[in-house]
Amino acid sequence: MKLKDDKKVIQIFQAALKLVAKKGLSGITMGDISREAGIATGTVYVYFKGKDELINALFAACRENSVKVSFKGYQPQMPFKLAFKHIWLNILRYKLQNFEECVFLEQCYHSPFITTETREKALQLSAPFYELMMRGQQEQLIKSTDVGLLLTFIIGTINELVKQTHYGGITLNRSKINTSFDLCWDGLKA
Amino acid sequence: MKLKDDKKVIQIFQAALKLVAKKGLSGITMGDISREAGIATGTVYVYFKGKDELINALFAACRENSVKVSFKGYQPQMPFKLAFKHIWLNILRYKLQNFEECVFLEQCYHSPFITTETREKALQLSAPFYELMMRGQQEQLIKSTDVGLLLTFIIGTINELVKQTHYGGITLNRSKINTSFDLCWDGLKA
DNA sequence: TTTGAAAATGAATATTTATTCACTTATATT
DNA sequence: AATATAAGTGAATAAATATTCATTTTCAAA
Repeated sequence: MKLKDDKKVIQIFQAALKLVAKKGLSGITMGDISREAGIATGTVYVYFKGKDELINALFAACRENSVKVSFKGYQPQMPFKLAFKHIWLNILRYKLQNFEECVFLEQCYHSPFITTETREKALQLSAPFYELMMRGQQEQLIKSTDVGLLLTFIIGTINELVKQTHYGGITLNRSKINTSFDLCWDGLKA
Repeated sequence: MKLKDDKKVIQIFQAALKLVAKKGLSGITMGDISREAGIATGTVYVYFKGKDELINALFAACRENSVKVSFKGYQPQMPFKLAFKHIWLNILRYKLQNFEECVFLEQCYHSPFITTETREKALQLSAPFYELMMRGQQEQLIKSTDVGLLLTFIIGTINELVKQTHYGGITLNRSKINTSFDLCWDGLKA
């Protein structure tokens, strides 16, 4: 008996991500994906019931990955600003290095593929970020406004920075990264 | 002789925007658009050669509109911070009230529909924003860093705020709008 | 009012794309 | 090594979608 090959799923995912970043969610077909992954079209259907299931699974995988990576190396005993910058940089690095995932996630947001269920599961993943910001407020280091507003502010600055970097509007370097962090931090600080 | 009806183009555009915001660029068909616009499928082809041309035309129209609206009521003699807040609010209001246009623009960014030509024309439209920021720097009111970085920061915060507002993550009111502006301004100020 | 040129129509057609399935291949288990 | 079971294949089929076109309707100009 032959067993399903986890590597195949990864191949399929990576092919889909690459194509979505290049052509958008509207521009990819199952044929494209299988070709890019180097397998037969039918094989994709061994791993996923259809296009919908494939897209939903990839969406879930990307969301989980993004959260996991963001908190990598975070130690609660770090001083807040240091911890915050650590995570801020993690997120930035993740988004720069996994731009395809980010594009995919953004495109999915307004697509008929993603089910309400998948969407809700994704939302629950932001809990750790809320906790982090509340810690900063307790230590009176950052403004004591609606945490949702603060997170929106933070994520917004990073997202746009990544987008502009990838489209050549900005050439990022160490100094610009620090400047961008300072823009964000100066906005947040109490 | 019957003449082409400008209102039809607007009907088609609005139908397309509504559908893209609801289902994403990947979820719309020419049939959907014509039905939503209340006209026959063939009629769409009287106004546009095909789907590609329709999407490109809509993209260009949305970009132009967004810039025009952003600078509405801007008087160069206004004190900088006031002028800046005026425009900041214009952009926010525009994006909130024309969410469908924003979604459409975002989705187009990574789609096979938009041609390089359309893309380049869109880029040129950001010139007035650069000038505004340079004025603020000359008056030593905002940080003297790369203007592209500052604009990215500003637009990012607004974009994410709008997105979260529309997806129920945030319920915006006057106070939250001011808080968000302050986050942005405190980040920018020299 | 008549006319004709162009818009509007939507069923028919062409094209693209998702999905299936009869078949082949690979490999765990015996 | 033999067997069985599931993966892998890709051409064939089904389904969805874009586009065309013969026909009808509209309306500006004569």
